Amino acid sequence: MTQKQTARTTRRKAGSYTIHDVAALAGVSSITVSRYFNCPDKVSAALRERLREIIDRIGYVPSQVAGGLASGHGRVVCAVMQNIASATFADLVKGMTDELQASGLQLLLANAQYSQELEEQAIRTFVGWHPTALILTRHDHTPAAEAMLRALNIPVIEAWGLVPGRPFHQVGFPHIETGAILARHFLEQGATRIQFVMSQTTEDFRAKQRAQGYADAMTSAGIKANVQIVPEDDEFEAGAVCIEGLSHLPADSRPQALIFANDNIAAGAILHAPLCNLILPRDCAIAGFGDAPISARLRPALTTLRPARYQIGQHAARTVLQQLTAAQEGQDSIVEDQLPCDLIVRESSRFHL
Amino acid sequence: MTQKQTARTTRRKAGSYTIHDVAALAGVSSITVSRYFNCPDKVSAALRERLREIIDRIGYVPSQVAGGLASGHGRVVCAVMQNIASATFADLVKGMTDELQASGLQLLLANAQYSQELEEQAIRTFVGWHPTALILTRHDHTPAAEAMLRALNIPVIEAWGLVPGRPFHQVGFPHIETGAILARHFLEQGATRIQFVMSQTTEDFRAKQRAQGYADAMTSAGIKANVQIVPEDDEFEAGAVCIEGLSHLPADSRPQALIFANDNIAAGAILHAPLCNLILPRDCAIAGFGDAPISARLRPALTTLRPARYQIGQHAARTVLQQLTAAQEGQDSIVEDQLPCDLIVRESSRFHL
DNA sequence: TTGTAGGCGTTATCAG
DNA sequence: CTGATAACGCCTACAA
Repeated sequence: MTQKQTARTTRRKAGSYTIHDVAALAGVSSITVSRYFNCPDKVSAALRERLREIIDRIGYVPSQVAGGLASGHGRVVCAVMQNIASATFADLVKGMTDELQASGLQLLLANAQYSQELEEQAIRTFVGWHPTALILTRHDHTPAAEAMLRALNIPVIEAWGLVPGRPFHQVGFPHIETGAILARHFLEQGATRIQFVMSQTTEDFRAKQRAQGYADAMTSAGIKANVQIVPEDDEFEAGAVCIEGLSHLPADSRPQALIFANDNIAAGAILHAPLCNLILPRDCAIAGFGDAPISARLRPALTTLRPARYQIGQHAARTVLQQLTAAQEGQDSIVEDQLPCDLIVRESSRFHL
Repeated sequence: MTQKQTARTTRRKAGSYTIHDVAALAGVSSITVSRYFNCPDKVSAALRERLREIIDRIGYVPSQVAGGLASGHGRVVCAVMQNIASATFADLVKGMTDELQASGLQLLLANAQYSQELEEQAIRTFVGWHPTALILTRHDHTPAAEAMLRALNIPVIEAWGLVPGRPFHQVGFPHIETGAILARHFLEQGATRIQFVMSQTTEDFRAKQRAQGYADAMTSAGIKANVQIVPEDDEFEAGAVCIEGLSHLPADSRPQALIFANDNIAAGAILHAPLCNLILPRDCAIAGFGDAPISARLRPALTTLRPARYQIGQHAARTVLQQLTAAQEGQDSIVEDQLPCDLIVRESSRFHL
């Protein structure tokens, strides 16, 4: 023991090496070992080699916890997702971790299930971790959350949506616009009876934004918007119920085109259509949102919007890294980065007059 | 400032309160504030109320970093996933976070993409966080990883798979058995020409285990196993290609049943079958694995196995918590918790002689 | 290039 | 029930 031994038992955990152990083994001071990790070029090559050997041999790993405390900035990036289990957020998370991996930052995740209150709670928890940056996936926070964000004084990124005029960096695309894109896709083909369909349990508030965008586009075209909410829990079932109901209507009052809140509901409709003697898109044209893997395989193949999920996650993380270096240089510009959400036109939306 | 001020500038971060600030405001010592958080029942009710008011007012949040350092155990549970972006692992993660949330433990995630080397690297990174527990999703680690796990001396849970005789806790189900279940499902219906189909790019080593289970069951029945590997990147496409090739074979040499490595490949086959004039399951019975949301909606609806994804994540996290209390009481029993992976029989596997 | 002193914010230990 | 003191393992600031 190199340390001054007090009368009481030391709290040192057995079996775990510290920077001091490495230093002692190498016959140098501990700060030199610290430099070996943080700025290797300030350590002589010979010593570097010796340290490397020792560290490898005993399997020393620096404590992120101690380092974070001492330096004042833990090497963590915290992200609050809205639905961890969904494919959308899974892709986002993968983009983030892939990008963060190289920089030695760890991603801390929380799940808010589309709830503002849960988001606030998650942010509060994260504050205790002194994160390097925060990634959120909505832009409407509780006042308390908003206050915390300002007080934190770290880069905050709002990913997925894109709303102008926010005080934080935005990476994503405008969801309200996506509803309009689909509406116009059908309007331009000459359709007039275009309906927007969502399931009752769609927690995703983004679906409502798309409905709004759809409604705006319809109104602009001088046509009354028509949003249907199907009272079903299961999304596929909701699509099936919707198409079933539609099959009972006379052809001339039936919607010519349906815009579904997402691809799952649309898939439910497409898969169920043959069972109620509807031929799609002849009897009704269809579009979805999200470009699920199955969408291109359905018959008819589903027209949909393809958000750059992975890229948004990746870009959000990259923005975090950029902000960190920019902050050192005193820069602080708010950026809105729009990433693509492309219209993928397939057979299902080939509208027939 | 209550602290002895040295000549040099203090490193204290502006804008962030510490436990000492709270203590000063309340006119008590900081350890009392610490106790307010960690063992409230050791603080008088009156004081508790006063502290609560102050903490709420200034918005103090204890530093997890400092606490972790002082107590020797950070309040983090680390988990290494094999494919963060997949629905399977997304569900596992959700189960874990939901369960961990109440206990104040944070989940730290890493992605290993089915690679042993990446897993080792992730574990190494996690060691620096002094995790409370580690959750892994495979049981075959590199020797170096295995050594770290032993040295760590914390609860290690291996989730998803279930292999007897491991030195760590297991939560999941035996994957090799699932292949056998499907094989027997067809054997019992009198089929003899049963093929197992996987796509070339199936990184998931678990698919190979299922193939093995299938092969064993076939051999036991005195029938030669037949594993086909379709050289396609896209899983849906692989299924389509498989069924297409099959449609060119004469009916009496064609497999009577196909077991697909997962539901995606099976869905590709089912969706493509009508395009090559095959009627399923008449011309070929089909089964998958994973019970994707779409599987029940396909026509014919897909027979598959339903692993308790969310529950496995939840149970793994719960086991962590149990281990933590058990460790205090000196217990240390290795448990193998089998969670269900049920055979869901639907139309697609109704075998016709 | 290397070292010394001290503090980061919290908790364990021992004492009242 | 409350408090004083000394760590926890590392890093910043300053010095050589």
